[in-house]
Amino acid sequence: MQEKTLFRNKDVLSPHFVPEALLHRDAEVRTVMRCIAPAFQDQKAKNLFIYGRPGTGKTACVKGVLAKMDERGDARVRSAYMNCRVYDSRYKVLQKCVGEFKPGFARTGYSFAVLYEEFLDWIEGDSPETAKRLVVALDEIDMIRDLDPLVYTLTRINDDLVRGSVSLVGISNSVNFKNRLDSRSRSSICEEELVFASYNANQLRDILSARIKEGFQEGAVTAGAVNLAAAVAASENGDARYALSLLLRAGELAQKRGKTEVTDALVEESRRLADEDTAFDVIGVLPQHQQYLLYALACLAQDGHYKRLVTSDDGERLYFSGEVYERYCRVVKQSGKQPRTARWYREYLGELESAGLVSTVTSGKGVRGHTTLIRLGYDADKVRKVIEKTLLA
DNA sequence: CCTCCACAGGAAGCGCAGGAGT
DNA sequence: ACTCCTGCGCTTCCTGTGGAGG
Repeated sequence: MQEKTLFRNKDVLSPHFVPEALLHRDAEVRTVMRCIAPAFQDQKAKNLFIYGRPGTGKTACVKGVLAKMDERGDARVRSAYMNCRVYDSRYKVLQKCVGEFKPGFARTGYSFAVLYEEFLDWIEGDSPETAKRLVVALDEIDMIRDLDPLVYTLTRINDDLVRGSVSLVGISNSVNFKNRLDSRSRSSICEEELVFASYNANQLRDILSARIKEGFQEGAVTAGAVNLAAAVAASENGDARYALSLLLRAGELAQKRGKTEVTDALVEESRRLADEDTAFDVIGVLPQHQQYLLYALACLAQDGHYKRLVTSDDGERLYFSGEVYERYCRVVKQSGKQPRTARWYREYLGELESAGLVSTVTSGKGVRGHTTLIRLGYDADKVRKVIEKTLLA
């Protein structure tokens, strides 16, 4: 069988890929370079703090600049990049730095003081010609548990050094993260600040087009698909990673179905699938009784054992709050537990709605009394299966 | 028009867990 | 180690609401 692929190079579409040229980030790249430039004049690079929403190119920008910096092959100017989800404490960060340049120290077990001394030694080198200008990039810096001590250590180290220097580039998703720092660490880490604004739809389209050129076969993605992915991502915080993941997913769908083109319909479908994925992740961590409630609703929707029913304008079935509660009680009792009261059931329902798993409307004309009509947000069968998996585990 | 229905959602209080104070 | 306090999840009780039905 002839394996016909829509993709030219899937890696280009991966969220971890760092492109050669970063579109619409020229100014940001220049700022980062300006902060690092002093290192090449044998001076301390500036500390820099970067923030912006996810998928705005912070990591790619810093990684790109660091790579260019390494390309120049100046043995005295060095960089270390790490993600603080992994290296989440002062000790781990220091150990990673030392281990990077002194492979013998890659193992754990050394005391902090020993590591610190090693670090100092390595940076100072034996002579002014071998002293290093190190730039440490800490991605997702807000994940570090003991940040104040870390910032203190890494800035203070410059006082202990006879020659060479250590500079910091901190990257964070949250703007108000720096308010959690004490004022001294804040002023040292925020020597320079840089904000990455979210991409708009046009910028996203440019970025997507560039990646598509490398990632997909020519003509494999329609213009409509690109526009839709860009528009959807722009309305959801301007996240380029999300836009890319939509296209990648749509491409995989097209491939699986033997289609020759990625169309906007497929992008729309993968948006729904992505939506569903996150929704089902949410279901898994819901409190038990909210899961029971959702399960009862899904059962009701599936077996149709309801007495009353209303259909919404767009043809969706709406179930009566009272009946859903009855069903919920039955479900809970069947698994040998005590159902919550109706009052609490209403609270649960409210939480499910704010989680986007169900939607509700208050009954208007045509219904006796005053009640809530509930609609299940996702496919009943899938919802049931997900809950069966988590509830019975 | 009044009454009933089928709830909505506020208020008060209860039992418990976990943290602070001593 | 002890008590005290507080927050949380929950129940009980109650008043409010908007349309249907007589």
